[in-house]
Amino acid sequence: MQLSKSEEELMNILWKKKKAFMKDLLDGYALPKPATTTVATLLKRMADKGFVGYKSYGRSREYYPLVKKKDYFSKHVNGLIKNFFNDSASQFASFFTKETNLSKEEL
Amino acid sequence: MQLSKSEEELMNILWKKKKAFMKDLLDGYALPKPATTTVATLLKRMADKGFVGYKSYGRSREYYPLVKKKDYFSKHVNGLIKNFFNDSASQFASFFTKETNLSKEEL
DNA sequence: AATTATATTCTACAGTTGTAGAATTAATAT
DNA sequence: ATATTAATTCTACAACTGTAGAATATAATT
Repeated sequence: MQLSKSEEELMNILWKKKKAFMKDLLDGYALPKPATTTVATLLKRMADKGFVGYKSYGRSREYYPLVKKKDYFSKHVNGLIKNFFNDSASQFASFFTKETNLSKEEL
Repeated sequence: MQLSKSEEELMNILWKKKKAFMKDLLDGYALPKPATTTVATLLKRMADKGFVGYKSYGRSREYYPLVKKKDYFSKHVNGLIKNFFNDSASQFASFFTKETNLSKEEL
C-alpha cells in the first residue's frame, strides 16, 4: 500500500533526519505545524503500512524509515512513466527536458 | 483538486482518444473492464473537478479533456520535484539518469 | 410496436485520508 | 511532591475513492 500525500510529507522529514523523536518531526514541519496527535496518527498508519519502524525509549519512540527514499522514489517515477508515457522512459525524458527549464547540458 | 489514481487512468484514455463516447472509453480499458456505471461515476467526478467537458448528442455525450496532458503532467512532476528534491530540478535529473537505465546520450 | 443494447442518474457502501480532541501516562522542572 | 510538558492511544468524523447495482431513458434492431 502506498503513502498518502501527507504521509509522504512526513516521510520526507524523516528521511532528512534519518531518525527522530516526535519532537524532531514536529520541528521539521513549517508553520502552521499540525497537532501532535495528527502526526501520531500518521506515524501509526505509516508503521502499519510498513514504511516506518521505531525503537522505544521508555514512553516515547525514535522513529526511522524502513524504506529508502531512492527505492520509494523509483517506484514512483516508474508508475508515472508507465501511466503517462506508455512505459517509455525516453519519451518521458524528452518530455521532461522540454518542459523543465533544464537543458541537456545541465545533466 | 487533483485527480485520483483511477481518474487519472481514465483521463489517459481520454487524452489518447482526444474525444470519446462512453463506449469508446470502455474500449480503452484493458480487461477486466470496469462497469459502465463505474466509468460514469468517474466521469461525473472528473467533470465536477473541471478536468473533462462534454457535448451532448441526444441522450449520450461526447467527452473531451479540459486540461492538456502536458500541463497536468508538468504540475505533477513539479510536485514530485518539490517534494522529494528540495525543489531542485537538476538534483532530480541526476537521480533520474542514475536510476533509470537511461544514459544521457539517449536524450 | 416490442426487444435489446447503451448511457445516465441515483443510491450505496466500505476503505482511505486529513485532522484533531480527550484521556492517559511519563518525564521534567520547580 | 506538584505542576508542566510531551508522547501515545482512542475515538471521531467529514471528505474523497473505488466500485457498482437499480432504475430509467433513449436509440437501434428485429
